[in-house]
Amino acid sequence: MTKARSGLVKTDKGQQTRASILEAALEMFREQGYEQTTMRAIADRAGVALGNAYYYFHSKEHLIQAFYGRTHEEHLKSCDSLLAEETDLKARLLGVMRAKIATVEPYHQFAGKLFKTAADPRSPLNPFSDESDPVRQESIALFEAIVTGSTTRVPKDLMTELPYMLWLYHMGIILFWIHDSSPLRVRTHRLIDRSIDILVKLIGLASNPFMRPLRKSALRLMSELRQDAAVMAN
Amino acid sequence: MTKARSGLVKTDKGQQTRASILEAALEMFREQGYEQTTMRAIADRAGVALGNAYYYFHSKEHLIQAFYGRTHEEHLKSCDSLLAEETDLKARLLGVMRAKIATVEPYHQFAGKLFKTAADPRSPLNPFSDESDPVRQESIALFEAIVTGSTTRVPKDLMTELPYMLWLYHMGIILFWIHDSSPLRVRTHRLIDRSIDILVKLIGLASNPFMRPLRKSALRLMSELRQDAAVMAN
DNA sequence: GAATATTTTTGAACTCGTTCAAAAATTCTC
DNA sequence: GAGAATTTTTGAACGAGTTCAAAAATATTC
Repeated sequence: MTKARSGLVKTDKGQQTRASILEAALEMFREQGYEQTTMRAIADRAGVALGNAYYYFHSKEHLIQAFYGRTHEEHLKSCDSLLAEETDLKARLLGVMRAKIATVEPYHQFAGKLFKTAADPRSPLNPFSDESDPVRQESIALFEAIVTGSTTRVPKDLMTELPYMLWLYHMGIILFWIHDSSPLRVRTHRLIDRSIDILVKLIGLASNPFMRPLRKSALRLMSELRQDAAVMAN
Repeated sequence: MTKARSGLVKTDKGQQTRASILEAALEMFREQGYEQTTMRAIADRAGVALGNAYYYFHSKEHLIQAFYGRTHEEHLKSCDSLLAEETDLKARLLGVMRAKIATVEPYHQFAGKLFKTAADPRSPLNPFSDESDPVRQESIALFEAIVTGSTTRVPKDLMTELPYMLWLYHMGIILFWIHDSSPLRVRTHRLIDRSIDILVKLIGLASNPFMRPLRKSALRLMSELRQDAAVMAN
C-alpha cells in the first residue's frame, strides 16, 4: 500500500514502526482533528519517542500526504463497479463524485487543514507539485475513463483537455465540501447534482460545430494553463 | 484608513502604537517574507514589547488582514481614472485586473502565505468569512461598476450574479498569480488577456435569448452557491 | 487633584513543531 | 561469533507563536 519513500526504511521492524506511527496519526486526526493532534501525542500512541516520528516523516505535513494517497485508492476501488456497468456520462460523473465525497467524509474536519497546506505554492502537498504528480495523473486518468467509457461523443480537441478540466472541477467541489458544514453535507450534494447537470449540457454545447471558434480559444488557454502549472511547480 | 477593529483601541496613543506595529510588520514582510519575520522582530522594530503586538493583533495571521484591506484601497485608487474614462467592457476588465496585479506585486512572495491561511475554512482571512465581508462587498461592488459603467448590455437576471462571478474569476487569477514565478509575471498577464477575451465572449453568448434555459439554471446554481457560502462562513 | 476605573504595556512562561548528537539495536563482513 | 557498519531510537534543546497576570500609563469621576 503506502510505499516507504526516502531511503529511510531498510528493515521490517522499520516498516512496522512507520506503519504504527501513520496509523496513530490518522486515528488521532480523525478523532480530534489535525491541529489538536500533536506530534508528541502521535509518538506516544505509537509507542515511540518524539524524534522517531520525525525519522519516518519529515514533518507533520508529510503525514497528510499519506492520507491523500490512501483515500485516493479507496475512491478508485469504490468507483470500480459503477464505471464497469453504467454508460451514461451524467450518471458516471454523478456516481464518481458522490463516491468521492463518501470516501473523504470521515476526514471532513481534518480536510480543512489539508487544503490549507495544499494551497501553499511551496508545499509538496500542492496538487500541482511534482510530489503530487502520481496521484494527480491517476486522478486525471479516472476522469478520462469516465468520458471514454460513456456513450457521449466528444470532439477530439476537447477530449484532450476535458479530463484535466473535470479534475479541476472536482477540485472545486472538494473545496466547496471543505467549507460545507451543512448536515449530511446536503449543500455539497446539491451542488454536485446541479453543476453536473450544467456541465454535461455545456459539454454538449461546446461540441456543437457552431461553437468551434470559442471552443478553440478556450482550449488553447486551457492547454497553456496546464503547461504553466507544470512549470510553476518546478 | 485601517480602522481599529475590536474595542481595543480607545486612545490616540493606542492608534499610534497599533499603526507602528502594522507598519513594522508590513515592511518586514516585504523585506524578508512572512515566515522569516518573527513577532518578536516586529515588536522590536516597532519599539514595543512582544505582548503588546498581541494586544493589537490577535495573531500573526491577523496582520495579514490589514495588508489585505490596504492593498484593496490602493487598487481602488489606481482604477479610478480608468473607470471614469473607458467605456468598453473588455478594456475596463483588462485595466482593472492589470492594476490589481500591479498593486499586489510587491508582496508576491508573501502572498503565498496569505493564500495559504486564507484557504482555511476557519480562518478569519477566508475570503468568504464574516470578517472579510466588508472588503469582499467592496470588491464585488467594483466589479459591478465595471459592468454597469460599460456600454455592454447584460440581461437583468445575469446582472444580479455577474459581479459575484467576476469577483470569483478575479480570485482565480490571484491564485494563479501566487503560483506564477515567471519573469515579470508574463504568464499571469497572458492568462488575463486570454481569459478576459473569452469571458467577454461568454457574456455575450449567455446574453443570447437562445441560451436562456441554460443561463437560468446556471444562475440559479450560482445564487445558491453564494448563499451557501454566506451561511458556511457562520 | 486624589481616588478610581480603564486602557496600554510588559515580559516571563507555555506549547508545539522541529533538529540533532549520541545511544541502542540490528545487520553485515570475515 | 567478534567487530564494524548501518539503521533505528532516544530525549534534550531550540525557535517561534501565543497567553496571561501583573505593572504602568492614562482617562474619568467627584
